Amino acid sequence: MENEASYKNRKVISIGTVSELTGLTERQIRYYEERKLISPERSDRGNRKYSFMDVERLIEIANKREEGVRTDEILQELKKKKKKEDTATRNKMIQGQLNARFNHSNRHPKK
Amino acid sequence: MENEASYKNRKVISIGTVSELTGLTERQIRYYEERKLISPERSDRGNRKYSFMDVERLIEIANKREEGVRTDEILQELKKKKKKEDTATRNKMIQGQLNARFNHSNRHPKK
DNA sequence: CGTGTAAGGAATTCTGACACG
DNA sequence: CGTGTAAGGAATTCTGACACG
Repeated sequence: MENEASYKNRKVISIGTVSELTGLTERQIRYYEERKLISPERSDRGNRKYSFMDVERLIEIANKREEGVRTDEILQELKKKKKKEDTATRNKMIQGQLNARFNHSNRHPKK
Repeated sequence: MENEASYKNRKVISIGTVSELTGLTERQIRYYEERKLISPERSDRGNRKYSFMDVERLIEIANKREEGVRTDEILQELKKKKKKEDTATRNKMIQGQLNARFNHSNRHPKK
C-alpha cells in the first residue's frame, strides 16, 4: 500500500512530459506553481520535477479553469480538500495507536 | 489494481533522472538498452522515457553486474522470469473465462 | 564485453520581461 | 488575471566513434 502510492508521489517527471500528459503549456504549468496550486521539486540543476499526483491535480485544475474558475478559488478548494485528508489521516493514526496499545496490553495476558 | 499499476508502467522518466535514481551512468543505461535488457519508449523528439518498472529492473541489473554477471546472462534470466509471469497471466485469464462461463450458466437457474 | 570520453548538434528548461486585456 | 512570446544562457540528450582491455 505504501509502496504503490510511492510511485504516485515520486517527483520524477519533467515539465515537457507533464505538458504532453496534461495538454497544458509549460507557461501555464509554471504559472500555477507561482499561484501555489502545485509544488514540484527541483533536480540538482534546478529543473522542475513533478509526480503523477501533480499531473492529476493539473488535469483537475485545467477542468476548473475551463469552467472559468479563478486560480485563487481553485486554491481554496484544494485547501479544503487537503484539510479533510489531513483529518482522515490523523484519525487513522490515532486509531492505529489505540490498536497498538490494546494489542500490547492484551495479546499476551499473564505471559 | 489496474490503476496503481499504471503509474509503475507509464514511461515518463528521462534518462538523467533514471541515472540519479539508479546510480548508473547514462552510458550504461543506453548500453543495457542496446543489449535488450530494457525497452524505453521515445518522446516526440526522440528522448528516451522510462517507467518505474524500468528503474527497478535497472537496479536489479546493476546488482547482477556487480556480481560479475554478463549482460547476456542477465537477459536469459529476465526471459525466464517473463515466461513465468506470462504463464501466470494466461492461467488467470483462463480461470477468469471459466468463472464467467460458470456464472453465466448457473447464476440464474431456470430464470 | 562493458564502459569512458570528446564531439557537434538539436531540443529542453530556466528566468525576467513586455504585451494584452 | 492568465497566458503568449521573444531572448539569451545553461543544461540535457542524442548518435557514432575511438579507446581500453
